[in-house]
This record gives sequence, C-alpha cells and structure tokens, in this order.
Amino acid sequence: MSAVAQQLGVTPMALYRHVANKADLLDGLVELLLTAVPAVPAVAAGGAAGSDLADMASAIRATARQHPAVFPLLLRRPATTPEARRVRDSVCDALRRAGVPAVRAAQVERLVSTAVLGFAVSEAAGRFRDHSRRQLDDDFACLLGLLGDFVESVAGGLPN
Amino acid sequence: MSAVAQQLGVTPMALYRHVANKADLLDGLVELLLTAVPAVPAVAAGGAAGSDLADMASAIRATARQHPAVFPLLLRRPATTPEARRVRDSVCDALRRAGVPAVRAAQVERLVSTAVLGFAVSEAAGRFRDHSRRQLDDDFACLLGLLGDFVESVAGGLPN
DNA sequence: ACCTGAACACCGTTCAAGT
DNA sequence: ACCTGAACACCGTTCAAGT
Repeated sequence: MSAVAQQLGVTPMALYRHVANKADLLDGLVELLLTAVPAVPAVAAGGAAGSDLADMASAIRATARQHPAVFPLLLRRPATTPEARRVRDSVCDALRRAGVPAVRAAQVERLVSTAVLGFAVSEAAGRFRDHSRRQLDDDFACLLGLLGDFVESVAGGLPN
Repeated sequence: MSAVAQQLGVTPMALYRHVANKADLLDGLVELLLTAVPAVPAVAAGGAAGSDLADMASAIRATARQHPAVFPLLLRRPATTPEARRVRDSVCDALRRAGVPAVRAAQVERLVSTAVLGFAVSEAAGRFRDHSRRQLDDDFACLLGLLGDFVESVAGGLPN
C-alpha cells in the first residue's frame, strides 16, 4: 500500500477510498493481468483450435514474464472473477472445437491450464533462474507439444 | 518470526542465534518438506520406473496438502539445496530407467516436475477449493496418465 | 552459549478531521 | 467527494546487556 501510494504521490490512507484493502487491490491487479490473454473467437473458422490454445498459453507466459511479482497470485484463487471465467471459458471452447467431448472439457481445461500456469509461475517466481532463455523457450515448446498430444488423444484423433 | 518464537515460548530475537533471518528459516522448512519425498532405488530391479515416478508424485502432492502455507515456496527456488537435488536426481534416474535417453532426461524432468508441482501448489494454495476431493483425485490420476504417456513417447516405446 | 529489553524502521488499517 | 494526521497493532531486525 505504501509503495503504491508513493508511486501516486499520495498518502497510503488515500487508497482506502478506492479499494477495500490490500487483498482487494491485489485482486484488481490479477484481473488486469488476465486482460492480456487474447479472447478467442468462440466459433472459429474450423480446425485452428490447436493454435488458438498455443496462442493463449504463450500470452500467459509472456504476461508472467512481464509481471513476475503479481503473476503467482493466479495459483491462489479459482476462476470466480469475470476475466478469469472468460479465460477459462475460452480454453474450454477451444478444446471442444478441437474435438474434446463436452463432458471432459472442464477436466482437460483444468489439467492443461494447470500445466501452463505451473510453468509460467515457475519461470516468473525464479525456479528456472539458472537456465537460459533458449532452454526455457525449448522447454515451453515441448510442453505445448505434449499438451497438444494429450488433447488429441482425448479428442480421439477424430477430425473435429 | 514472532509466531515461531511464540510457539517455542521464547522471544523473536532468540531465533537469530539459530537462523540468519526469515528467508533462512523458510529455506530450512522447504528442505524439511522435501524430506517427505521417498528416495528411489537408483538401480531398481527393472521396469518399475513408472510406478516409482507415480509414488514420488503422490508423495509431493500429499506433502502439499499437509503443509499448504510453506509448499508454494518450492516454485521460488531452483534445485540448489541438497534435498532438492536429491529429489531431482531421483526423478532423472527413474526417467532413464524408464528408457528416456540421457540427453533428454534433464528436460523431461523439468517438464514432469513442473506439471506435478503446478498441480500440487494449485491445490495447496486454494485454486481448486471449489472442487471435491474425488474430483481432484481423478484429475491427479489423469495428470499422471498423461505424463506417463509423455515419458513413454520420449522413451520411444522401447522396453528399457 | 543462549536469551532478553529496548529501539529502529517498517507494515496495513481506523477514524476523526480537514478541504 | 477525496485526502490527511495521528494513532494502533503489528512486522523483521540490530545491538548492547544480561545469565
């Protein structure tokens, strides 16, 4: 609170007019963070679901790199806020378009999102600080590959 | 520091005889946490590598559930401490025994560990608080399955 | 060797008071 | 409506002083 207030050229107490408390302010930051994840066309022009998912995953990772201090908070709350639900529903839509049966979409979304978040948070939080950027890019590509294979296997390999 | 001191019936300043500072104390807690991950026989009696990995993953998850406040710290530091290296090397050993080429073992370890950690931390930190225990058990089993398939695919499907 | 008291610089938060 | 001063209860940490 003190740091934010100072950045605004104001006393800490002034903030309590605009946010309820520190947790509320952090919630707002997280909500803002999720804004960076691109909306995905709910009824896309066939077949590009895989690349939609990869785009969202890359956006998540880029956001983590840009805001390493706030990003790890994403692991602490379920998708209850509007932006969080929007992102989750986008992923579910893309999965269904990729051929994942509707009954399994929610679970597959949880597993895929958790894997991507786990990587992004690890990177942001410093667990990979001893590795080169090239190595991490390679790891991330490999992760997207294995998740793609998983989605395909759940989709049964059927074309749409 | 205050809470720990109170638990010990001592003033906070007394702790500075035994730990350098708060970060040092937390490092010690994390080290203790990793103790709960079972050692894996480095030269096991053939073929059981998959179940060794599943055992370690389950132990990690159980530890996360038992110590939700400390566990998320595992995402913040690379495997530089003795226990962290021991766990990482155990996973690498099991992967090689499962047929993963030695050159790829480190990367596969990173991806597999990150996925398991991501799930365990999410659960510990409360991201899945709206889901039933049964649902989470099912999700975790599914995660182990997809990671097993991934390891197999890297191993080339060859028997050892 | 181990612990304590006093002190310091910092937090988040409240509430009455200002404009 | 929005901001501030003063105050409160809390942190982690230091250092000289105790035993």
